[in-house]
Parts: sequence; C-alpha cells; structure tokens
Amino acid sequence: MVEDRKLAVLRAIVEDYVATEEPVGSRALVERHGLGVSPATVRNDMAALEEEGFIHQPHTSAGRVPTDKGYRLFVDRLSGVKPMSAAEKRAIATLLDSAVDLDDVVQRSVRLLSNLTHQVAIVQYPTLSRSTVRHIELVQITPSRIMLILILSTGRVEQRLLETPVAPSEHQLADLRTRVNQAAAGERIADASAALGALPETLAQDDRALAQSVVDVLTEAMSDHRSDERVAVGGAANLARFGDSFQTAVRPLLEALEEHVVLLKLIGEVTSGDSVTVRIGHEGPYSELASTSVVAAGYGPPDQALATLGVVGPTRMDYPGSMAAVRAVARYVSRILDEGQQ
Amino acid sequence: MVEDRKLAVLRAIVEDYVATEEPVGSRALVERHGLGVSPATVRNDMAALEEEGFIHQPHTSAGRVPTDKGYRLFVDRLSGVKPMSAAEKRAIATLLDSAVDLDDVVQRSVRLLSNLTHQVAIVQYPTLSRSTVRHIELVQITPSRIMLILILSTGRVEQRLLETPVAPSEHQLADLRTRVNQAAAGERIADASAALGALPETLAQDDRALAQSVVDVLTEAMSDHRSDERVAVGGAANLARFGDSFQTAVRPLLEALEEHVVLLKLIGEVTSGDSVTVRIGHEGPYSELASTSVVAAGYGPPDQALATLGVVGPTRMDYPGSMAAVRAVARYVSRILDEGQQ
DNA sequence: GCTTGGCACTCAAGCACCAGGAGTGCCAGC
DNA sequence: GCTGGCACTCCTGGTGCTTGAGTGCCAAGC
Repeated sequence: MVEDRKLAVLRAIVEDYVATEEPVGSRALVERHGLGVSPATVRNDMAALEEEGFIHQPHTSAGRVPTDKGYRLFVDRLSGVKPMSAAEKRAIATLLDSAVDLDDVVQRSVRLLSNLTHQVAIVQYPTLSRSTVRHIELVQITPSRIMLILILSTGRVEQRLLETPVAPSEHQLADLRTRVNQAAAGERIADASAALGALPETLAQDDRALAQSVVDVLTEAMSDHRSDERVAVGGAANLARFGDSFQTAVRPLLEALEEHVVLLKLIGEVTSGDSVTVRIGHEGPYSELASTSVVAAGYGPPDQALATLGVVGPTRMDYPGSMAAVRAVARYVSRILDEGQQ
Repeated sequence: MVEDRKLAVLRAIVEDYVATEEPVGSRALVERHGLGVSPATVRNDMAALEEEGFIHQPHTSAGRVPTDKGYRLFVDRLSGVKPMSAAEKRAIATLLDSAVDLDDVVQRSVRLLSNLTHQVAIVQYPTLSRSTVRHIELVQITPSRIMLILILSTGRVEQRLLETPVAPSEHQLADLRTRVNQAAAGERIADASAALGALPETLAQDDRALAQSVVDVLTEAMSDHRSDERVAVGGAANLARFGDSFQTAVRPLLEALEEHVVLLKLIGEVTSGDSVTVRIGHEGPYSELASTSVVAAGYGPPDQALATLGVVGPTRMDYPGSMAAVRAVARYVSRILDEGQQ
C-alpha cells in the first residue's frame, strides 16, 4: 500500500520532470496528479525514495530529480510501453512500404524514428554474417581490371576492383564465374568463405593465380568489418533542444555520431530479438555519455536478429514513447525485410 | 597611404576577432599588431570603416566586429591563401593516396577537411552527368528477377532490381547484355540514355518487352537525382564550439546537414574549376544560415568540375586557413580521381 | 592635413544586497 | 500512518553601484 504510493510518486516525478525539465516539488506533484494525499505525505515518500537512491535533490529547498536508478525502476516496473496511435502506425506502414531497396528502408527508418521520438535515431545496416551469398559476378572492365560484385540475400551489394597482371581470357573468366558461384551461392558468409578458400587448389595451374586473387578479394569483402559496421544516423538537429548541459552532453554525442564503431557499441549488444533494450546514463559503455540514454531493439527475421536500431537522447527522455516507437519501427522493418526475402 | 592603413586596420580587426571572438578595441589593436600609430588614429580609421559598413559596433563603448561586407573585403583583398605546411601536405597526400575506392576517397576527404579546418566539412560525390558508362551488367537472381548493375567511369556503381513477368532465357539475357553495352558503354550519361531509348525498337517482337523494361530502369537509374545529390558530411562535433548564438545558428545548420539538397545548394554553384569560392553570411541562399559562411571548391579532372567540396562554419572563421585546406584537398582529390581514371 | 594626447561620456559586466518564494524537514496532533 | 504548521534553506530576480573598456571629439603639435 505505502510501497505502491511511493512508486506512484516516483512515476509522477519522472513524468513531470520529463515534461517540464525542472525539479519537481511536492506541492506541484499532488496538484498535477490526483494522488489524494497531502504534500507532507508526499514529502515523506520522497525522503524515502531519496534514501533509496531513486531521486536526488540538486540542492536543499529544490524539488527532486530522478536518478539513473530511478529511471531504471521507472522503465522496468512503472511505465509499460505506450501503444502507438493508429495514425502513427499507418504513417510507419506507408512510409516503409514505399521503400525501394534496402538502403532506402534504412534511410526511411532513421527519419521515421527521429521524427517520432524527436531524438537522434540510429539504424544499423543488416549485418552480413547471417546472410547468404546470392550471386557473384565478375566483370572485365579493362584488360587488366576486373570488377567483383558480391550480391547478398539481404539485397546488399559489395563491389571490389581487382588488378590482374595478365588479362584473363573470356573463357577463363566465364569458367571462374561459374565455379565461384557454384561454391558460394546460397551459402552463408562464413561457409562461402571456406568453400571459396578451397577453390583455387582444384584448378589447373594456369588458372590458379587469377582464382586465388579473386578469392582473396571476395573473402576480404565478406569478412570486411566495414560492412558490419555501417550505420545510418538522423535527427541530429534534435540535439539543439538539449539547452542546458551543452558542452558536457552534446559535444561527446556529436562526436560519437561520427564514430560509427562507437554508435554500434552504443546500440549493440541487444539480447533477444523482439524486446526493447534500454540503457540509462552510466549503464552505457562510455563515461562521456553518462547523461544520455539509449533505447534500442533488434530487427530482422523472427528467429535471428540481423541488426539493431534505436534512439539516443538525454536520460531525461520520454521512455514509454521512445520504446513504443523503437519497437514499432523494428517490427515493421523486420516484416519488410522478411517479405523482400521470401 | 591612409587608405592602406585603413585596410590594415580592417585586416587586424578581422584577425583579432576571429582569434578572440570578442569585439576588438583600438588599444588592443595597436598593441597586438605593430601598427605604429596611436589608438586615437586607429579610432578615426575605425569610424571611417564603420561609416563605409565594413565594421560594426554591438553597442556604444564596445569594440568593433567585422560585418559580412568587412569579411568580404578581407577575403577578396586582404588575406591571400595561407599556404599549407609541408607536414599538412604530406598528411593529405598519404591519407588520400591510401583510399581504396571512390567512396573511401570521399569519406577520407570529409574527415580530412573537418580535421584541418575544425569546421563542418561537406563533400559532394562526383556527379553522374559528366561521367561515362563503363559497363552494364545483367544478373539473373531468381527466375523472375534481374539485377541491373550500372558501372560508371567515376567508379560509381548503381544497382537496380527488375521484376520480369516471364523468365528470360539465358541466351536472351546474354544477347541483351551485349546490346545494351554496345549501345551505352563509353557514352556519356545523356548520350547513353538516348542510345538505350532507341534500342528496343531494333529488336524482335519477342524480346522487346524485356528490353524495354530493362532500358526503362537503366535510364531511370542514370537520371536519378539521388545519385547527383549524394553528399558526405563530417565534423559536426565542431559545431559544439559555437558557444554563443546557439539556437540561432547551430540548430538551422544541424537541420541543413540532414537535408542534402540544402547542402548541395550551399556548396554548389561553383564557378570555375580551380579557384575557391567563399560565400559569407547573408550572401548565401538561406536566411536561417545568415551567420554561417561557406568555403567551397570544385574538384575533378582539369577541364571539368565533377563535384564540389567545402566547409561550413561561422562567419567568424579563419578564412585563409579554410581556403587553403579546401583548395589543397580539392586538388589532391582531383589528382587521385584523374589517376584512377587513366 | 594627419596625427596625437586629453577628456568627457556611455554602457556592459560584475558585485553586493535584498526580498520573494518554492521547497524542504521535522514535529506534534489527529 | 497521515496531516497541518512552522522554521529553515537557498535559488531567483531585481536594484543600485562601481568599474573599466571603449568611444567620439577637440585642440594642439608635427
């Protein structure tokens, strides 16, 4: 009973603080939420909450502000996920349905997420590792140059240029094209790499050198981390609303936005496929970003999460709303990828 | 004589203001630069400069700040382009020389520019319009899907997916591949489009439908504005140093950074190939960006500018340094593209 | 005809001071 | 266990003052 009210007070504090960005006092609390008790009672609860580390007083005679621990409790037990409105759902569906290719899906998702949440949105491109090789194409561009094109089941295309010391014959190239496709097509990246690695040995001495360099470039392209690490970012303009704590919070975040490795680490490490992960303030891996929170979710086919998307914002953010938006977008993107895959 | 000193005063004001970010007074001016005259004399000159609109007084009893017109005069007649140090030149050369492909060149250029100038850097991807078609590849992915791959002389690769109602035969596809390449390879985009447009009519009735849809998609890909409009952006973290005038200056700029069309208009419209263009404050096309300046240059093969790169920063910026960096990077990129082309 | 030192003037910035008010903690009573 | 009352804290905003940087102007000097 008492415990329940304490939690209600915490929830009210979080909601008010997120809305007003100002420390919230006992009087405002009972007025704005129908708590049905007097300010003095709320003060007692507040004292207890502060004792337990959920809220914090910037200075004596100021209102209370949630701590990271307070937000954590709020997210875990108090908030739930605010359902999206029908209009929002429609907007998501129509916007994403009209995407023309994988890149477009990612771009649109970023824009969507940042618009829905008014935060900075981050969408990781689907990783290669789980996808399969659909086709490999070798194109002779000049006598001494071959363009290698690697097409994956996710729709991603990687291209590489290969210099050859001697010009291969038309027939030689066609033969090699057939063989690499036989070895790799339909296989997962890892398996394809292995199969390709064994390929040159099976060839006649004359063809071996060319095959080896082609295979080298292909395996390099497959294992290339850059592809795994690609992310799209959007909504940086929303950082302008940070207002206070500018040097301390915005600058590191702006820097992080250009370090895609950092971003991946931020939104990465999602546990399960469907649920939304929230990382609050100091819980994240970077101490410079202690005043920012991340709301992220994996997306991809039901059984396997291909990649992650999410938003980054101040710890003082609308968690229920962000979680709802992130979850909704992740689901729609999953569905679209699934359909495109069939 | 007197006129010369007035210009020297203006130059000193610009340099000091850029360095200190504070209105500069007559006393500080004579002390920091060896002007050899008394503060009172400088004051007279300042009054004249203000009369002519080159400098401005935020309020009585404050120092002077250059106006846009003052910066313009400074850039046109007073500054010259500060030569890059040997170390900087080496850094540019080694960083760009180790780029592996076109995208990499662009990415590295952005990073380089933003690091050199401590501003936001913008690099436009080479436009399609001037480039030529190197090769077109048709790849059967599933019975009902063909992947069209368009390879351009700049190294850019465009891919499109095409759904076909009936599966084309191997032979049919090979024939079409040969024909589209005969028609388009080596041609400029515009010419290639025209040549391709006439292709379907020359074919037998049976092949015409497939050819038509392939041609449609190809011409669409060629004329697709998205390719022309791609830009890379970097160094947004440098905006954090803006400090004052935050809501007025940084927010619009952050928004612009995500609107690539806006960015293109910002750095675009470069006149000649080699020279550096500077657009100061209100001279630019967007009133929200009246407190930012753009330093840009075209790059590409000597005779034809393929695209533009540059930096965006506060009107109060180090013009000589930025101009030097932009020019140097533009030249190196041109050279690299030229070599890659040969 | 410039240049210069002197001088009066202006005005932002910093500081002390004060009053107001929001908010708290605690306590005694219900 | 809740509540009203009360003393206390301390941020916030306003006022008035001083200070100092900087100016404009003028008369004298080179």
